[in-house]
Amino acid sequence: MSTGVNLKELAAELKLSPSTVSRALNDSYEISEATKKKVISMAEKLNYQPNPFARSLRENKSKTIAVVIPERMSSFFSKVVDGIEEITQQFGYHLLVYSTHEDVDREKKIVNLLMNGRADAIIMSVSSQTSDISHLTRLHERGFPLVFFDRICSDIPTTKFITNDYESGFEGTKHLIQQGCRKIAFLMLSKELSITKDRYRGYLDALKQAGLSPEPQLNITCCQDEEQNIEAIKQLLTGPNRPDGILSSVEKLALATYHAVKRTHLRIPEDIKIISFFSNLSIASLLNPSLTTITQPAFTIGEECAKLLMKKLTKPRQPDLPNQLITIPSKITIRSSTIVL
Amino acid sequence: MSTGVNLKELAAELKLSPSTVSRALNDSYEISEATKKKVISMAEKLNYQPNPFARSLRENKSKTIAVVIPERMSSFFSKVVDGIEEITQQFGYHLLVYSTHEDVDREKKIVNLLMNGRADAIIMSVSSQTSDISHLTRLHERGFPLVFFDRICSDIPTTKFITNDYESGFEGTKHLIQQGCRKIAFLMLSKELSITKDRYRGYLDALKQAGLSPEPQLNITCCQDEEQNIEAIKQLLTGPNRPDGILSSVEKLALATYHAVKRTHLRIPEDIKIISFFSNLSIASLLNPSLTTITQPAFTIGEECAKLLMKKLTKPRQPDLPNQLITIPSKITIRSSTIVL
DNA sequence: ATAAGACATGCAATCGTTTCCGTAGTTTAG
DNA sequence: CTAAACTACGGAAACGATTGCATGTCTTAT
Repeated sequence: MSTGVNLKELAAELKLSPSTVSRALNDSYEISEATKKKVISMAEKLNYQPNPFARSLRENKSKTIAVVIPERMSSFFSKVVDGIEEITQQFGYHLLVYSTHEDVDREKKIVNLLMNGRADAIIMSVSSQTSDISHLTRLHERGFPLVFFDRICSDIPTTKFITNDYESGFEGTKHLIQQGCRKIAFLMLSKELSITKDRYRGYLDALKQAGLSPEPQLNITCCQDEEQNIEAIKQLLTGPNRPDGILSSVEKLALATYHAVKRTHLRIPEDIKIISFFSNLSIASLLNPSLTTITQPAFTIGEECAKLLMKKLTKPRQPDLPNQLITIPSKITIRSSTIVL
Repeated sequence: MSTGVNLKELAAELKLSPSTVSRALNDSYEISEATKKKVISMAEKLNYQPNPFARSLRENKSKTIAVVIPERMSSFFSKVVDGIEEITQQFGYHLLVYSTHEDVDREKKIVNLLMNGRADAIIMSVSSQTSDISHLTRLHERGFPLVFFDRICSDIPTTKFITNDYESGFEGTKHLIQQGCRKIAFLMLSKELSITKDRYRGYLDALKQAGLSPEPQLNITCCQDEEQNIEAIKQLLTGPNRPDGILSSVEKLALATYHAVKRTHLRIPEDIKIISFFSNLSIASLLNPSLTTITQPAFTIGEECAKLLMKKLTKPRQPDLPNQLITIPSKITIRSSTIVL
């Protein structure tokens, strides 16, 4: 297959020993400048590419990071991965990307496969079904570098990158209240998710501050089937206890809401106002009416995850990843879905 | 780091030689059922995980496929990768995913890095700036398994998976003509792209069939900057030679068109009709008005690429990938952007 | 003139598998 | 009863890189 020259052949060509050539290519002080030059030029000429597996085996590192996300069709996760790649690529690291499809069993399989050292670290956001986290604690206890972002596991003492979920939930709700909403629904993927909990706390506190009481019927837990979600939201909108505002905690549920509204006679924002965590600004402004968004700094989150790991992995004796929660704020952009002109 | 037991330790524990243990785990006929059972249960007990690099080094295969796409924030490419993963995962293969960000220099770097055997094969869609394909021919000439999809290199004799670009371009244009369009613009990313050429041919032939003559000013080549694209399209829409129909050859340009239209007084579909290659059905039907789409079978394309490769890579003596163009048809879904009620 | 140090290079072990080859012990054929 | 053929396993080489140690040559100081 990839039958380029190897170190031994290169050395033979140069009439040097493999060790000398290796050292020359790795710029060792033990090798004279003259031989280094010769070696390097010959390596270029023969297009020598070191075998990554031989190297990985010897050095016990793969120069590979695994990224585990719940889904690919999401502008948030796409941007995070872009951010990660932007940094890791500069360090010559490669990215194994896995999607769990929000399925905890797939997540477990993936994580277990990763324990054999194929990757030097994992950056992940857990699936919405993940409640048993034994697969993750095991990984972490073995000293495997693990970084969470967005949907984190608080119980695992490592570094996590999130946005200001609580504040954003609070401010988003407050904004709806300021626009006159009194009955605000909260849309979520799963009650277990860290982002759900934090955003929901913000939502509750904003209600409380405004003297509004939360109503359990206004909380909708959605599933993986878009059609089902749309129908559930439609039921809510056409039911006896119709909300006048909606805070959607994830992108896809905002889209489901727009679909649901289309199936009713309701108007946005006159009858129902909508705000959502949302990362695709282009789409947000194209929706009809344009969607008021809480924009997460997806790309930056990815970059920060990667920067931290690169620091740990490329420098010699680095400490374990600290048990730390790093918050990068979101930005609320008010558009037409919450403003009656 | 990932300090599990290795084969030698496992063998010592069992008082067997490493070779026997290896054979037992690989279900060799040379090993008695009794020892196989013992070995397997001990391996389970000690949670033995073979070192992937040692194995890769020895077997000269990595059980890894590289996927190279122009961008991650695209429902088409996301779905293709999902399709690929669906298949490869069943065979225990891993996915290295790279984005070129439509940059041919990044593409070259990635491809060159991949030549060292880190992956057993590459599945790719070339960047819009790729005209010099020497990096790809070199790869292919070395016998590296290479599969193209969507944006292909016709000059490289390997298997390529596309949709029926010509027919879809033809039918899409024909649909616009049937709806009364006489001046139809064609939006593309780059003239060099295979998809542009084929879809454009379909467009031209449909015009010809209807007795319409193509106008060069109605072809817009877009760039990577969304704002610039929007302005260019707006110029077209507000200029003296305004089209009454638009065929967009890629998803992102349909969105840019909607943005552009929003900046004018024009109405869709009354003043301007729009049809686009588009993979995000949920978004297409939410746009205002909903977008008539040519939906590419993204997931299936990914699956087919992966199936072909799995067949080649997992069976013993497989021939080279045939020089073959496999077409999986798109489906046109008519929505409001082309229909005046 | 000789010992000591610096410099440049080679030998061989190592990483963890797989697999070729060899060899005891047992069964089968002639 | 002996030769041939199996069966079940062990020893050791190989994959391709890195690196500790050894070695040889050349300066330089005493």
